[in-house]
Amino acid sequence: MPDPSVARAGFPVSRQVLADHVYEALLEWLMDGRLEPGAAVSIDGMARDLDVSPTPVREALARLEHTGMVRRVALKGYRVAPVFTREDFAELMEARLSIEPVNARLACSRMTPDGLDALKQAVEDLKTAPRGGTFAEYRSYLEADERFHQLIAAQANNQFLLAAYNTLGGQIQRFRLFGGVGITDAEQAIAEHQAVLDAMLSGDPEKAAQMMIDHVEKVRGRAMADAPED
Amino acid sequence: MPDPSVARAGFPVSRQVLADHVYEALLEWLMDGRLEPGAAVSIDGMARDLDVSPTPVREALARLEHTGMVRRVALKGYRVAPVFTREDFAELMEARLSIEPVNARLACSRMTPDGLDALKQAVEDLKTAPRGGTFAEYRSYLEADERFHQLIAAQANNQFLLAAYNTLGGQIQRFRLFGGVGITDAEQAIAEHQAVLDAMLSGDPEKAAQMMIDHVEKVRGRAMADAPED
DNA sequence: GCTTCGTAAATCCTATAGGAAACAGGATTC
DNA sequence: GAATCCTGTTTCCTATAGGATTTACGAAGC
Repeated sequence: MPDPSVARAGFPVSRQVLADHVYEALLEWLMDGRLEPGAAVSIDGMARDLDVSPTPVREALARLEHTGMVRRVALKGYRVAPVFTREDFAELMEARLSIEPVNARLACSRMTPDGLDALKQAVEDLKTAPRGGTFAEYRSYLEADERFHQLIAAQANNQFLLAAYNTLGGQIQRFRLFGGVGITDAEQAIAEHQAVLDAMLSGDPEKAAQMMIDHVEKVRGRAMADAPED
Repeated sequence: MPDPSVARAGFPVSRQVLADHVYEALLEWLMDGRLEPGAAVSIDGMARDLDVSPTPVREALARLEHTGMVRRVALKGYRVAPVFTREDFAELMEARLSIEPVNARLACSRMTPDGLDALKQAVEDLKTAPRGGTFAEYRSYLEADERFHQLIAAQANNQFLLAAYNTLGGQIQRFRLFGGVGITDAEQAIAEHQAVLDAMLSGDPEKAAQMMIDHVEKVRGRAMADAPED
């Protein structure tokens, strides 16, 4: 068994307990698609797989439940949240439209130089990321996309808006994996991200907000047009 | 030991496990002010107080952490979140301003007759609630206030916006208790709530949103003026 | 007097065990 | 043949126990 608590000399160790590791592992599996929507997440089974006792698994799942990624039924256990319906998707986009433009406006005013650099890097990564057909190939693309929006939320410098976005962000990422149709709109999406970034660089908060509205609405439009089901 | 699982004939029992009861008890204590900001929430101690084992308490606290009401430090335990600073309050109001007007606009379009009745009732309860100096006396006032906003969020018919509001709602309620200065603005607040309701009744979504903006901004203004510290 | 160290208590964290409920399958009964 | 009952297995849920860590407190040393 590996010992996660090995400390570098003089360094106050990682201060991470098993439940944290389990949480991160589950989150990664959910984002990866290794855990498919609707699948049961057995507490004992997960404990066996991760080679820990059920207690940390219970704690990790309790935290995850609040993110909407897994759902719990008393005395029956946890399941991965089902795939998005068209209605769910519409609601998600509606929620994004009410939060992300505000984040963009605030971030534009409060942006730090480091934050701006990170934002530039995210757009750069979007442009250079491979966009193959398999998940492994466009994984870094999705990661850069999510990072872009997450950075803006963080730079808005409002703990509540950040928390609200993070909840949405997980769902968005999950939708990109399961509800979507792969990457069919990279060129347009990149241009829209660039437009948001440009507005940020020009220091025009209202334009940044407008570009974000523009982006989210176009994402919605493309996804609705591609809708594979319903 | 009492048996909580006794079922009435033909009734599908409570389907509630101990962790749920612990969660609700803790939530109530946090909202009541029985648990003061900064106070340590010992897992073992809480288990003793509630006469359960630490396992359900851990699960309940893990869920509560995500609401921002308690904070966890690995290997050190949970504490009730500290009192709001002026900055925290400003951020909270900023977040409300970006979510609640949207909720009001959507709710106005999608409101059901039952929802409207419940909303009327909430305003009525606000008007008739006692507003004495002790907590027990204005508790029902705060409850009606929170219920009004919660109802609007629910009627907006968007699970993500509702989840986002609920997280804020808990913090708002907590602030009303600890950060505020009691009820000093009931007449004005009631008038503002009435204005939102009137806009809803007139079926004008934009006006409903505007009245909500008006309300939140005035709440912010009054609270800032009264600010007891900083 | 202040710092440092060591011991003890409390607490957190994890593992293990056992009772209770849900689920699946087959046998029995109508 | 269909529905019901029974039984075994799996899983969840809770309690308990023990190791690890933090904290408090007092003594020893500078």
